[in-house]
Amino acid sequence: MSAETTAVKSDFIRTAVREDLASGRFTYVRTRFPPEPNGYLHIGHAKAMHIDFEIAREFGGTCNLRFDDTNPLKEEQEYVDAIIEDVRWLGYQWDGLFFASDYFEQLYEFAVKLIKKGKAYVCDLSPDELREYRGTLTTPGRESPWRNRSVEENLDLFARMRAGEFPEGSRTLRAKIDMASGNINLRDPVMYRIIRAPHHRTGTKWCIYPTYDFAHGQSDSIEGITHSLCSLEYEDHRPLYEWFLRELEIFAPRQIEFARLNLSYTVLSKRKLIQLVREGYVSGWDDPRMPTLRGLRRRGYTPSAIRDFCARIGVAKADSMVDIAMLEHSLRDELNRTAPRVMAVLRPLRVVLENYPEDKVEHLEAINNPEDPSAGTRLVPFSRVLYIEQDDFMENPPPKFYRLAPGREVRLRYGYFIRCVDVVKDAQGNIVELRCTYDPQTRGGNAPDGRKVKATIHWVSAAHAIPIEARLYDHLFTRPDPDNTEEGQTFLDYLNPRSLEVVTGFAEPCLADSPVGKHYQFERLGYFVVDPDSRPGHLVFNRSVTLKDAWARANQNG
RNA sequence: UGGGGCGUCGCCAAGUGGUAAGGCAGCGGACUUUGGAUCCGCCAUUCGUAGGUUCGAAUCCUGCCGCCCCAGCCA
Repeated sequence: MSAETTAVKSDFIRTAVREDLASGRFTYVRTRFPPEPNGYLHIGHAKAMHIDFEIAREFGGTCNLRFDDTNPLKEEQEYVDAIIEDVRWLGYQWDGLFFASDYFEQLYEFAVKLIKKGKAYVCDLSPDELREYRGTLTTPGRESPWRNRSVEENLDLFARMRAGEFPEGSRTLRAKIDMASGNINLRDPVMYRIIRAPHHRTGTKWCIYPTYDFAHGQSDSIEGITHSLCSLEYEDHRPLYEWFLRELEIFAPRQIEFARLNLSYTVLSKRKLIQLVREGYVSGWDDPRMPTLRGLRRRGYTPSAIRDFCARIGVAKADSMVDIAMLEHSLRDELNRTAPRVMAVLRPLRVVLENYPEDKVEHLEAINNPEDPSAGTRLVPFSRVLYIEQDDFMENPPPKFYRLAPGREVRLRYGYFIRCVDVVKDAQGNIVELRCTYDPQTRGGNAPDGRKVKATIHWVSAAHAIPIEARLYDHLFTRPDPDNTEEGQTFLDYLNPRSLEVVTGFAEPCLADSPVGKHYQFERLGYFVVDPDSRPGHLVFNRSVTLKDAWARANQNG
């Protein structure tokens, strides 16, 4: 059972929502997922969406998808389209699809209202002056010399700002609050700035744009959002969020902040993700090593596995770093139940069965998924020359190595017991072939005399196998916390040089017509998914996640 | 030396005055034609720390320590 359906949800947000409903502060629940269309969604957004959409659903409410598109310098339609696609892919159904830019006219009216109340003014300070006047963390700011303009003058100036009479950056509209506040967000924050750039939705209609602070809460209010759930860095903005709503005398949603996701062995900051793409450290936003939704999808992560992960990690206010092993667990948990098993050899070692007839071919029955009887069985061709995994043979095996070795007998899965009788090497001493014998009595994998073998290994018939390319991925970074850099280093110094290894192997013929996106378990190796780079006759598989491997673990720990 | 937050097992995370859930990871063992899966068991006398209140404190109070966020006309 997945955490998604069984977890008892009693986090601080749900507790607050419950209280708000009980107290009558709200009579319904409405949330919103508010991405800025300036980049691709990643696993951190999945956490946010899980919180926004699931809480709404649990309380019989709805969740809107609203783009926070108040900065035309950074936002693009391309991202809007990609985000919509990714939200859908993750499996979330929004109620309304909105844009902050839908509210520009209304927001302008709100600003006018504040000016009329004497709560906002047009300021002529330059960006540098504004910073200087703001003061510092420990010293109060100074009031702008333009702070006490008359309402009439402010109204006139603001209208002319909108009309495009002033150059970019020359003036701002500011809220008149408190330049001495310990909370810097309250030191007369900018509400509107002049930006002479076309907006992806409103075109050139506007040359003044509201800031996040002046747009977000009012957008929430307009949509009747009850709970505006966001990340911790907005905690300092809550007093401002509430100030605007109060001064505007409009419906006031409740903002609640939670800790954003940090995942070990990866980075989630937009800036760093962009750098990885732009500077070519990965192949693109959908590189299977990227924590983007598109990267995860291509890697073989399913929407339900990602949602299960989000349910498992919970939500709280403490900064934390979730072990990526949890994400991997959610994937394995699902794929173990659903992925058909198949045999593929990634690092082939040729095996010749000396006593197996030259031209004989048998078709052996194999179970498609032991976790799901309804998946049925298939026939796998077997013949004299096979490939097995190089790792499954050792000439001088250590005590705990159960697999094939000179003179030793193992079982070929769904096949026969075979015994290694000779090792063939090339001039350099590399093992190039194994000569083995098989026991005809053990067809299917059981010995009539009841003798046991210590290991079962996978194989493919050389004459029937199809070649495949397999891309073996590992963590993108070598350190659990690549953001935490040492003196003189950057996160790039911790990139894992072995995060991708490409090998060419062989798989049983039933894989031949696998569609892109099809998941398999390559027995004893891991879960793999068909990559879009696949072409007829050239299948490419991405390793989504390995199987847990007690042997590898024991070896690692010495 | 300003303001806002946070500190419960290696990693997440419940708990909101009545005597420390659960998950991940790990470690044993059973079973096994995947060294997978599954099953069983182990894994915080203790909740950053020092005091205080109380019959009783992770939960209340006080002090201290540590970590995170804020000085964009970004979101």
